[in-house]
Amino acid sequence: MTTLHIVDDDEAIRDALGWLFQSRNVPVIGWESAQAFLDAWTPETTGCLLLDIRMDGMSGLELFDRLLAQGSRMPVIFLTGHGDVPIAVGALKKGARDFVEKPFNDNELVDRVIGALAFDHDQRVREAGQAGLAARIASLTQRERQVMELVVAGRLNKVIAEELGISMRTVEVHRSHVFEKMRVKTAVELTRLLTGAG
Amino acid sequence: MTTLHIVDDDEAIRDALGWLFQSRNVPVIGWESAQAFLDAWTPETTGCLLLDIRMDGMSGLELFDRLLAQGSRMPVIFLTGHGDVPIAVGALKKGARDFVEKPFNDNELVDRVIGALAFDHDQRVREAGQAGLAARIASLTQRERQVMELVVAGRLNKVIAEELGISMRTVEVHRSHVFEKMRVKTAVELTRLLTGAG
DNA sequence: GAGGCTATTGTGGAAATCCGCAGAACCTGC
DNA sequence: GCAGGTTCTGCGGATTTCCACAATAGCCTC
Repeated sequence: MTTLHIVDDDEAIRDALGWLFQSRNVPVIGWESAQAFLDAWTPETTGCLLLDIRMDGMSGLELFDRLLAQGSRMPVIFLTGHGDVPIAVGALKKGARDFVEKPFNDNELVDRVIGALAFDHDQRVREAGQAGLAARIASLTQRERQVMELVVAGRLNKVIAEELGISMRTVEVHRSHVFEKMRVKTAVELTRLLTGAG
Repeated sequence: MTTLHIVDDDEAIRDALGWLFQSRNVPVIGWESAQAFLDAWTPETTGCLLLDIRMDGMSGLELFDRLLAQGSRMPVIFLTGHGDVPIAVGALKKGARDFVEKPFNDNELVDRVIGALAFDHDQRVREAGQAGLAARIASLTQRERQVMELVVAGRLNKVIAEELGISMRTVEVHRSHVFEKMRVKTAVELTRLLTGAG
């Protein structure tokens, strides 16, 4: 199960939210500052983020920006006491998942968090597949990659041989190595794999 | 050039926005009510929508909902005088492109509208391609569609013949008809076409 | 220098695809 | 009824792909 990270400099709020979510069987970690979370964050950190906008030191928005800059795609739900439409709009357009004003409805917030956690999980499953794919592509040699691109572009071996200025036989060898390393049996399967089709 | 549709029941605002956009060479049509726009709307209506939230009769949000229900994907920018975060968040999560509070910065609004118009145009170009594709698929016979699906799934003719309980030769005939009607030469090209790859 | 990886090419055969020619059964519309 | 579209099949040959066996050569590492 993935974890909800609550970042709020108000200990009372962290505790209250902690109780709320633990009572719903959602694992929670509280962070007393944006910097504390950012220091602990790694690309492997999973779950979702419940983030107060106004905090001493680094604001929630700034933390969001820094996470994005570091390539994070963890879903972020902002929590704010004083509604400000331009801030909300800006945050959502940057990719925040939600923006909730206090006081909030407990059940609604829990639902949104659970939705965000599920999204993060699905996203990670997808990315794991992509990572496996990337590893397989990385195991190809230069020449094999060239041949693969042309195969996936729909070229016949004969044409590929001409374009690369090598013999058809060599293309065949590379092609079969590509199929083997990419673990597919046909050019169509390879195409589906690389274009991310179902 | 596509058109900006301004829906606002305040004639003074329609006029002011009309002047603003016409001075920047953005074609504008003003609508005095949500209902008036909705009555005139067809799936072929192009451009983007600048939509006041609070209006007599149908509200901007309700118009947005109705357009979505009718399959519109025209970009919508909401304009509102009295900021309300939950409304803004809800609109953006439903797919609104932007949510701007009055008073707004003229240049910024113009930029956002131009961006929305460009987006609509690109979207329509993509959809036009998809429509041509749909027409080609529609010209296939039942059997040809079945064979096509299996070809794109990476099956060999031999396997397809078994699965459909027909001879390999028949599969070959259907397959070549599919290639002809879909205007491709190889199974890989067909796969790319159907999976929407570059 | 031996061993491994990469890239290259050839021979030859099995399997699969591509394609024209020919024919038949079924159904629909004029 | 006949023309036309759809579905089905076979034969034979050209083209392409797949694959095992075999070999040469450059580069890098131990």
